[in-house]
Amino acid sequence: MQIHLKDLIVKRTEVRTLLKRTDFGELINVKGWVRTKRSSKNVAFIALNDGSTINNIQIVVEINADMETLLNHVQTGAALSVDGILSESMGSGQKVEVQAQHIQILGEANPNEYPLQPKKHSLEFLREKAHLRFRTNTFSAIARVRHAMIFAVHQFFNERNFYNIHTPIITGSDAEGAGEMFQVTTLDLKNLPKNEDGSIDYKKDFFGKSANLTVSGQLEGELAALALSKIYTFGPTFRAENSNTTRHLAEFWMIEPEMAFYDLNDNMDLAEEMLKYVIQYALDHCTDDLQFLSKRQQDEEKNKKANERSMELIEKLRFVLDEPFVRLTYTEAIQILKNSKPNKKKRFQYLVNEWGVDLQSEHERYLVEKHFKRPVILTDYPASIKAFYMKQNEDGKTVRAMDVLFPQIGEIIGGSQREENYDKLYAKIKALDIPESSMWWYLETRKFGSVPHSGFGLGFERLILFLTGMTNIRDVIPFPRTPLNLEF
RNA sequence: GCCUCCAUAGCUCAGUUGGUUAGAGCAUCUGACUGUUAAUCAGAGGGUCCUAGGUUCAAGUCCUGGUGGGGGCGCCA
Repeated sequence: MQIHLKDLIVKRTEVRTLLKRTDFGELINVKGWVRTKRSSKNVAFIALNDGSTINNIQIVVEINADMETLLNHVQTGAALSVDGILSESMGSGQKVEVQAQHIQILGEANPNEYPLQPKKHSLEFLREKAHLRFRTNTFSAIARVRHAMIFAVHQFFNERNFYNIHTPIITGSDAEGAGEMFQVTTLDLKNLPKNEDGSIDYKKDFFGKSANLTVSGQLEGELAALALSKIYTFGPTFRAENSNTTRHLAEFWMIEPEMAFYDLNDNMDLAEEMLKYVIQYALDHCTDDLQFLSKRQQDEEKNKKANERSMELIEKLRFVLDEPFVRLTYTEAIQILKNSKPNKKKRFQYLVNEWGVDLQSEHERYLVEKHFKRPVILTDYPASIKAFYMKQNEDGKTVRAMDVLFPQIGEIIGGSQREENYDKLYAKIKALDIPESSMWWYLETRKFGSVPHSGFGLGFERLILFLTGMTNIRDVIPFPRTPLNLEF
């Protein structure tokens, strides 16, 4: 009988798979990074993690002379390949472990230089070590939850016959109306071609006109919806606003469904159904990670007063699933705010005293966290504080807008029924001095076969904030882009 | 963009009205320990007190500028 070398090499099994196995006595191979090592005279324990799950597999090493030298190089953060026997654990912390027979060090991690130690690190510290923070429990848990949510979003829409559309990242339209844009150019900034009047000659630029990164795929999304009925986009979005908050990024991911034949109520139904669907998906598929994140949050808040602490994470997610979102108009919200205690006692920084003012985040938080104590959808805002494309109501004052407000993070969704009437839309564009030349194609959809339609934008990172209990949006995207921050 | 707070050991932080040689926990290293769970116990090493000026007999501590970071507000998703 011939024995080939390849028959002796056992294929790698991921930790999440190993932890579920019960065929003890089998030869296995596992690869991963060392989280901690504990050693006594005759035996050492290595907690190994490969990112496939938040849980580690325990490697048990019987110490002999060879192993002792090798164990000196098994430092926190080192990468190992371990061959051994899958065993039922004698210890109390886990059911499955690996009795090591052979350990290969794939990559060392010098403890004098490796910044991650088996202890708590601050989120601020880890933000400055963004290249290594995936290796922590918190950030690997967030990455897995984030993946699950990407998948759940696509599944939700796919199950409902929505088509995913890739809208452009580079746009020639400078009138998307959602904020400051990043310019895209191949012109030599040290030697710009000029027109006779001194302005920049964009005819010499790559596209022959000025170009920007998209601030929204909505306008293009509408074009697709007015043929395919139900579409959604899920892509990167860029805002050059100088925003310095825990809930703004210069580069973020946005989900934008757009539906023909949907009015504002259909739109709200879809938004609520979608949020509940993905939250349920997280509860069903991310149990271990959510439990870890819940503990992390409670630990973080243990020094807070009891009444300032957040609701337990999983309880909070269930609560959102169980309760219908409150729906009310802007006008009704103003009434509630006018008569609210903090308004009467002048505790609001911005007092609410007249119809037409934009709501501040303190007002939104009061409605969600104090008054209704659950997610709120506000509708029918004054036209003057909303975008040009929103459907105008008969009252001549308000538009069919909706904002979905969540506790702590505020606006998670902004959307509206769109103005499908050509004359009304045209008049609005003229009134706001939006150049018709950049909007002609958008306007044409209202000329030919125009129908009522609606859509919204969901800030993906804000959703992840809510699901993970994290408080800074820079911690729920692997490589955050914010003003003066572009290190990784 | 506006307003605020912070910067002391690898990490998290303490450091009194300005006053002798700047401390603790964890991490690291050495030793002990027959199965540990961020192991435990004993010991050791480790500091440009962010930076540049200034005030003072004397500055980690007070003042000014700079740099880096946190939080709040605005813009929004």
